[in-house]
Amino acid sequence: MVGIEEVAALAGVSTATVSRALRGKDHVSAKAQAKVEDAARELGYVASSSAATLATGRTQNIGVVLPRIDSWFFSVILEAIETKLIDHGYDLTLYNLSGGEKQRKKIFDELLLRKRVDGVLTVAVNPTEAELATLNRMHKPIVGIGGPIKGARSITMDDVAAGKLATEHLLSLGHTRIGMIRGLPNADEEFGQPSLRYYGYAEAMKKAGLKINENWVAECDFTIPGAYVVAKQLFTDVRDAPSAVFCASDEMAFGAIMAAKDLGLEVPKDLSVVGIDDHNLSDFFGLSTIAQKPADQGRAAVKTLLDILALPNPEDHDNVEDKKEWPVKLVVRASTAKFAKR
Amino acid sequence: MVGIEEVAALAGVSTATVSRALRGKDHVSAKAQAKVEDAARELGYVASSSAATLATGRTQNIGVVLPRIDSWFFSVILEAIETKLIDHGYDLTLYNLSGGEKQRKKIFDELLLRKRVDGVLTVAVNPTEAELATLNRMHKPIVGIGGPIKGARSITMDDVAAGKLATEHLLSLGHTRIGMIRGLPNADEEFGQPSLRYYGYAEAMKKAGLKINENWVAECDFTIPGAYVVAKQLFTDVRDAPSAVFCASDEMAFGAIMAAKDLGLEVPKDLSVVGIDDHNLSDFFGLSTIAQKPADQGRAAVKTLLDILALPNPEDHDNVEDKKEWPVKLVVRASTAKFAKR
DNA sequence: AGCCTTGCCGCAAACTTTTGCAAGCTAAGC
DNA sequence: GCTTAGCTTGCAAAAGTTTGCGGCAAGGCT
Repeated sequence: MVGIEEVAALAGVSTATVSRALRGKDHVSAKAQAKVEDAARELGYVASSSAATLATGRTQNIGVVLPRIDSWFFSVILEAIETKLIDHGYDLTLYNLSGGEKQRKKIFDELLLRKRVDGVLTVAVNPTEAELATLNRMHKPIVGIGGPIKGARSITMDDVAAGKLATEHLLSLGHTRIGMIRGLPNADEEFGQPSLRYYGYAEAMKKAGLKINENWVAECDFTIPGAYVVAKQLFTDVRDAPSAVFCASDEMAFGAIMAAKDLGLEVPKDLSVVGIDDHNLSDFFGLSTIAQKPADQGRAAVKTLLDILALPNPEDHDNVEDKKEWPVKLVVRASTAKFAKR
Repeated sequence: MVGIEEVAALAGVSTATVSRALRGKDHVSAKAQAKVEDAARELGYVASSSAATLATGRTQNIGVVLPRIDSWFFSVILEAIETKLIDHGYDLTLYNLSGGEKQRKKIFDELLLRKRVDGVLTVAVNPTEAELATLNRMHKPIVGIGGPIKGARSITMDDVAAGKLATEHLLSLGHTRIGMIRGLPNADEEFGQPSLRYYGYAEAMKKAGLKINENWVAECDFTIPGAYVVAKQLFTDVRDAPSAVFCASDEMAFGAIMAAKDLGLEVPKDLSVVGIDDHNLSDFFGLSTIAQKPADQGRAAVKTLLDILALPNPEDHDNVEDKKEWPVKLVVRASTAKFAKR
């Protein structure tokens, strides 16, 4: 393995100069600079990151913790984070919690503490008290997305506002018989409170002076098949079916649309459907939805974290400005239409 | 930051003993072992991985290179790899090529060379000559999944066999008017040769003495919307439409099924559809398909890589046994049925 | 009682880079 | 020509762990 000494020897300078030249931080004469660069290129030298870490205390590496990656939201966010990090010369080490309790424990108790990361990004994870304690024991900056982390700054979509906005869209189209397909309320998932979007729905309904018909509210997991099943149930009794349904996620909405089709209902003529996410298939399904732009969220979180890391002394960290509340935006497509009596 | 010296002082032993005790490798008396463990726990000590790396030359970290994560196949494989690696105390650093040429170059030219990984796993990446050269310059073991890497061992599904098996399933049901929705042949993607599955189809057709009707072969990207569009085209002319279609991926098959439904065709009565993947939604769609079990592939690749890493001297590496050809298996669900004249 | 073996432990070197400090050099100003 | 300022450079310490080697103690054997 070629080390810095070989480069120094070939370039005819000291290792100190090589280090300085290659990182472009300090003043090095143009001549020395060129000699070093040539030598490094010739030998194919790249500094060992572990030695550099030992000397500087910086790893140039960020840990990303998320509950799952096998799902649209997480994979999109992860991709955006990775790209932005690489842009800034950082590596990303992945800590995925989907492997069960044992894996989760190992990640928090061992892996994160190995002093291998400069900072941590958490996506929709709800740490326990003990986990929070180890996170803080790292003395590294933490930025959360989607699940508020106590003691760390975080970026979160306003789920209540999103639910309200979606419902108001349906109301504005003249619908009054509005149902909802929501997440399982007791599954107090990683995912934050799955009830928030329901609260938004309830709020909008109340504000419009409408009562919620409990028969029109169904619960299921955040998947297409899950929503398909409950949606079929919801729409079956034609005499007493909602004319519009708000789904807590786009994938649920896809399930609902497919269920409606299979029952012979036309969307949006017989049924309006709105979701939350702006999934990459939403365009295909013509789904009206509330966009939450996870890629932008990921990039914003990275920016915040990197800004913090650029500040040497911790007192300044609080001065880094960040976007706490993520804006929500209605995207209207073809799955919602004015209410028409049938 | 608490270091090994504090632990040694508290336990009343030398740092050497602390190191040995904590890693359980060498003989340490039970008493010393206990004292060290207590001290370490009390101080919350975890060894700095960069210092350990510097001393041992091992990083306990694996690099994973893949073209994208925002897609079923890759996210499933990545999750499986991560879980298995964590199980063995390894970290995973992610190198995702989806960020464009610049990002790709940076990954190969800089990031991978920083001596930060003990080995590399590539998933469906087709490195250029230059990239191959840098990969080899690392002098680290490489295991490939899905895209054969020159000079490294790899695990690949037999795409030709899969295409053949799928087609033969349709043939065995009495279909003769069999079409195919395949990937774009000129997109010589990361993804390996998208034509292999077509070759399997062609082979099976030929063996059955059937001619391929070029009107029944359509090309599109590997997505639901892409397949939906071409499928509609395919099925539109009822007088001359295939009675069965083989899709190069499950997502394409979903698109085809939805297109058929929208045209008023019933699957499988009017049209049989078979895919490749065994996507997690295939059950929901009732799709007959060829399972390729990416999670198992990922785990197998990790096992091979870890086996190699367990062998100190490189000459033995060739003795590590691995599974080169991945078995393919037909999963029959409700989207295929015996051919019936209409 | 002395010697040898065995098991445990500590010393100190090694891994590779960064960086504070001081010294050397050049050029400018008087 | 000499001083001084300013840039460039090298020396050597420092970062935190692992590990080969040698020492030491205890116990068994003759």
